[in-house]
Amino acid sequence: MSSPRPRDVLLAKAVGYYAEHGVRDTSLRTLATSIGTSQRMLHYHFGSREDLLAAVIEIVVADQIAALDRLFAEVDDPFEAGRRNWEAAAASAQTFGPLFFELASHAMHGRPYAAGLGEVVVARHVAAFRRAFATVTDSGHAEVLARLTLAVGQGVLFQLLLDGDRPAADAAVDELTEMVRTRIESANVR
Amino acid sequence: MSSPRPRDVLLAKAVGYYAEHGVRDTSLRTLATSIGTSQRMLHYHFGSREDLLAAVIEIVVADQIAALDRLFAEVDDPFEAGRRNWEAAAASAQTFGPLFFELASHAMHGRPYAAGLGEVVVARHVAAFRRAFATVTDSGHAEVLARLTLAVGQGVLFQLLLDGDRPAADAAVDELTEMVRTRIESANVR
DNA sequence: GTCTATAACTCGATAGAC
DNA sequence: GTCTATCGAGTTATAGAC
Repeated sequence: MSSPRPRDVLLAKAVGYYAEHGVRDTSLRTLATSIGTSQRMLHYHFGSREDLLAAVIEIVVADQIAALDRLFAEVDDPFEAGRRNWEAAAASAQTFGPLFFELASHAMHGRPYAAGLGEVVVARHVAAFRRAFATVTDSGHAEVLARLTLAVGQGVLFQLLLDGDRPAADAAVDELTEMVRTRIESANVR
Repeated sequence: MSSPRPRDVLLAKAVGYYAEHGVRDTSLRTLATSIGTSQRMLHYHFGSREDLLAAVIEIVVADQIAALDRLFAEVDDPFEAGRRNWEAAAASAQTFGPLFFELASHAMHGRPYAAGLGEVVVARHVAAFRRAFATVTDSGHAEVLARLTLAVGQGVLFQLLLDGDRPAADAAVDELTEMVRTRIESANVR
């Protein structure tokens, strides 16, 4: 049992607070007192506010990569992977969803510290799902299906966070899964 | 030719500036000088900063509703509607996309002034596409297909804004369209 | 590593003349 | 409607003792 470095403890707490209250409207003062430290310690451990944000994104990216690796270490079937991927996203939607889209909007505006998030959310996820789909269809088709599967997950998550209709979200994901399944089956029969 | 009210001119310019630079890191000072007015005028015409943001969202919502009404006044076919909807989204992606997701994240955090955006982006769009799909399939299925079609549009837009790969985005949208088409055809034959 | 104190600055909002 | 000037609160960041 190695005791975790204080920096990492603070970082985890900061992610939790940002997830609940948003990044924009959280000052270092508010964050510090809310997670039981001082503004001075945030500067000491992370540097500037933007450096802290970079650290937050870095750990979010690392978590996403770890989850992705874990998923495909256990699962080969792209449909099962898609199902688990969506389940995990929906389960953490309430807590992490808004932060996810908020940080993504930083990446869209070209903030350098957020570039890694854009990369893992699209390229890295697409690559992983492409490999899985390549076991059941040709590689060009696998690329498209990978993108589509992830787009549905992200789009449905987006809707879920705006209207809270979980059954409708599940139904949309299931509908896509079934359509892709029959499409691949009919292609294999052909 | 009625000369437009100065308030509306300022509002349009504000939307443009926010779209390019983001809402978060734009102060009233910066916004005012950038669009050729003074901080005083922003307060005079809109009230507080949050009131201005509410006005921005209000006009974005109005534009979305107008575009939706225009679309379904011209088109009944859900596939053609989906195609045009995606084309319009992709065309304005570079300019309006980041603002769209940024304002949506405000709605996700429960900001009251942003509630209307969440409603129009999900419920209102789903309702319009549901009606279109109801002309080619049963109403329960139409609801699911409407949500799925919109989710793909939003998810693919999300990816496009993060990696800029327009051909890949188009391919994913086309793939879904074709899958839905064959699904409905096979159901009608059955 | 942690604390208190404060510097230096920017923010939203307002005052009041014109 | 538009201007300049400014208030008071809040912000990031730093200083320096312990």
